[in-house]
Amino acid sequence: MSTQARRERERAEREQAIIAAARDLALAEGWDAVTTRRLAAEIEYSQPVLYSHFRGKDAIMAAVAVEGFAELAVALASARASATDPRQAVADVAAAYTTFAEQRPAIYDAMFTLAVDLPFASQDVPTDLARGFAELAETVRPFAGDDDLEAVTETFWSGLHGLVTLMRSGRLRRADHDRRLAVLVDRFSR
Amino acid sequence: MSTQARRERERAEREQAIIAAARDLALAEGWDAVTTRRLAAEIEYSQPVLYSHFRGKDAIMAAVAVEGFAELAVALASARASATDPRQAVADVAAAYTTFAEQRPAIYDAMFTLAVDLPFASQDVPTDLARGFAELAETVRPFAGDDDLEAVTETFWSGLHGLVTLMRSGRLRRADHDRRLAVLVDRFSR
DNA sequence: TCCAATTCCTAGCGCTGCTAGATATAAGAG
DNA sequence: CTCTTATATCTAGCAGCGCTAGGAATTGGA
Repeated sequence: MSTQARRERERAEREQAIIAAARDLALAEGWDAVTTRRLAAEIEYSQPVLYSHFRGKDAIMAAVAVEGFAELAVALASARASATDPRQAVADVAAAYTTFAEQRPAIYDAMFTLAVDLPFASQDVPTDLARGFAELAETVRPFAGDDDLEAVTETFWSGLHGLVTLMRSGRLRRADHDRRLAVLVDRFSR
Repeated sequence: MSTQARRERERAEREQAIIAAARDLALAEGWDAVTTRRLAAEIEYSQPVLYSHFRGKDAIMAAVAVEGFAELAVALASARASATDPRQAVADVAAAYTTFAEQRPAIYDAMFTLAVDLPFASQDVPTDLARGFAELAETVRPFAGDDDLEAVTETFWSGLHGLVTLMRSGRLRRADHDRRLAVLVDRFSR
């Protein structure tokens, strides 16, 4: 059945359109502006169609987050690959991480602050998330010393995450960001 | 006018009752469960009364956060005061911070992740928040070295905040918390 | 005792995520 | 080619949200 294949393809395209619309709208106006009605209007279908693709708004946000995990992994890998020495790699990866979060605040939120349960239940999230985590681990490995690598990586990650979130919620002055990042990098690369 | 004094007192008591109800409800069921209708029912007044005390739900959350800032400052000061040596002080203060956040997740959220603008516009927030920040600064001061103390403090704070938020959103296993905390403490106390 | 001012509540607006039931469209059988 | 069946989609609506206008009730002072 060729028609069935076509319909499945169209369905997949529509699903991608939903994710793209949610992503764009969230980046432009924040997640509060992403309502099911606006999404439906954007893809030129009625509201209930969304629910034939996703279980609810949270699942749509999770799908956007999944894309984000893949993007972040690429950004970190690129930063690490182009660094000249291990110490510089830590600095570059840290900078790449915070830059990613700064440039796509809504996506970063979907990945790490909102949508608690759903993304981790999906199949492909662990893969891409693990890829990004592995990049961080390889970056700090030369400086882990006697400490457990996983614990060091998670702590380094937490430092980056804290810097990003506190800055964007207005608790930390954006002007001093580089100085703080330098402190964190220094503490994890010696 | 004695009656006027009484009414003002009753008004203040009712305002405190609103904050307490919001705090209790948020701690018990999360901020999503704190609706203006439930709050009104809790204090046994109608909804619009809330708006004669606070500009809106955000302002009520901000009021809960303000109390939290004072509590956190006390907890950190207590931990620092009872520590035997500077290195132990870092460990104790860090543990006190994460314990505070773990035990009062909803309040911690109101303080540091939600209610972005309002609390910092108020008068008494900077005081209590600064007090907590000062405790952190004094704790890490012996280990700041040549680095700017404020930058080190903010970075240490970010590490704690990251550990707390990533753990509670399920991104970090709770079982490994102590190990991560030890890594963070080690990196900021040598 | 009456009036004025304050306090408070009822009712409702526009919005949200989500869904049941009806309708239009397409596919397969005779 | 027509009719029936199945699928895809929409219209309309529910319950809940934060918030507010306008009227009712209570209170204090003359």
